[in-house]
Amino acid sequence: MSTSNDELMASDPPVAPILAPLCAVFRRHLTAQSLRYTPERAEVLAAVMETDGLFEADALRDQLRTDGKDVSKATVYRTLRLLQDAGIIVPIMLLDAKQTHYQLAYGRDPYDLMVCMETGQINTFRSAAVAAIRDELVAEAGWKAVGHRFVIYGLSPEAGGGIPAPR
Amino acid sequence: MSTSNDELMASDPPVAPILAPLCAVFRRHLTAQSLRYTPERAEVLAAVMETDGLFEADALRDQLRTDGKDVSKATVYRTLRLLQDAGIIVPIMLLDAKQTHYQLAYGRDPYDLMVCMETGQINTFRSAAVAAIRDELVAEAGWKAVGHRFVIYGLSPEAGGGIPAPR
DNA sequence: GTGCGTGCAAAGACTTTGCACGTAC
DNA sequence: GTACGTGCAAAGTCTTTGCACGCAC
Repeated sequence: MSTSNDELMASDPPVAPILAPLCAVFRRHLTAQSLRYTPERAEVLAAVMETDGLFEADALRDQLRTDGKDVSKATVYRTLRLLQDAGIIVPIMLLDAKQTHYQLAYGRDPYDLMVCMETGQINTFRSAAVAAIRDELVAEAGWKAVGHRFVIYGLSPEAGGGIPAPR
Repeated sequence: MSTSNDELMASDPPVAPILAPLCAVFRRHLTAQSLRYTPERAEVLAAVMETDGLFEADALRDQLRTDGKDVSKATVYRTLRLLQDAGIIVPIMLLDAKQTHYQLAYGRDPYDLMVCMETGQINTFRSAAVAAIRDELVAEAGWKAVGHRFVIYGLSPEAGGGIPAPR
């Protein structure tokens, strides 16, 4: 359902290279609180890593099942909570979505999104300009920034967007 | 629960001045589809206009009750849907919120938000820079922008944000 | 042996829908 | 008189929680 657009991410390392340490990050987080790195938790994390960085809880569970790993709904949700606590993923609510979407974050800002309102296609990208504006706005208000969510709703070329038809 | 920050909106007309035409907009939208402008719908719209531009369905219903107007849950939700269709409000999902929040939109971009992760305080603002970046990013990708949601998560001065404590 | 983890089922929270009755055109 | 609107209650979704059993340290 969601797709990444390599074009837009060209200047940014793709998700894969940063995944290797995630296991370790997660394990450290768990250990620090006397929690255990169980097979189920490892499988959920692995499934998260197989996504393109944006996913939903039930889709993740389906993927686990497809891979022959059957983890209960409750454990999936509980593990996603732990991954949030560890800063590995962040929840994101998309317009009109009933389900919570999650993004890989791993200690840095999550990707910004461009969602096609017709096809549901999702582009992920990251823009230094967005972060710069965020910091500026927050400073103006006397706040401190922790993070942000930037979702652009629009029409992809396939859905009638594309090169703006002159009118 | 939510508050507007006048400071941040100083250069932008407050919400009030644009409300007068909303009734008309809504009525036109309803008429165009052979729907009726009923007392309940008028009351829901009035309650929406009394908000600071960001609200939840059940809070709206509570406000209606306080005002002596008792509109059923179902009608509130159904009317909010109509208001969305009319382009008067847009739904917005905030991080970790279970309820859908709505914003007054009225044919233009909704306010961007700054949410305090400690106190839940919400500042609304609008930034030309955000819109400019959005349009630029969309153009780059060959898409067409319809709208966006920009939510900054941070800490308000009261919550330990404020002038960044030197460390 | 204590305590954390899992699965299942039930509970919760928000939103939508079915239905009968009422009201506007 | 037909069609739209409302309220109530029930149904639906997604997510969380209670509980008993099992496994890790």
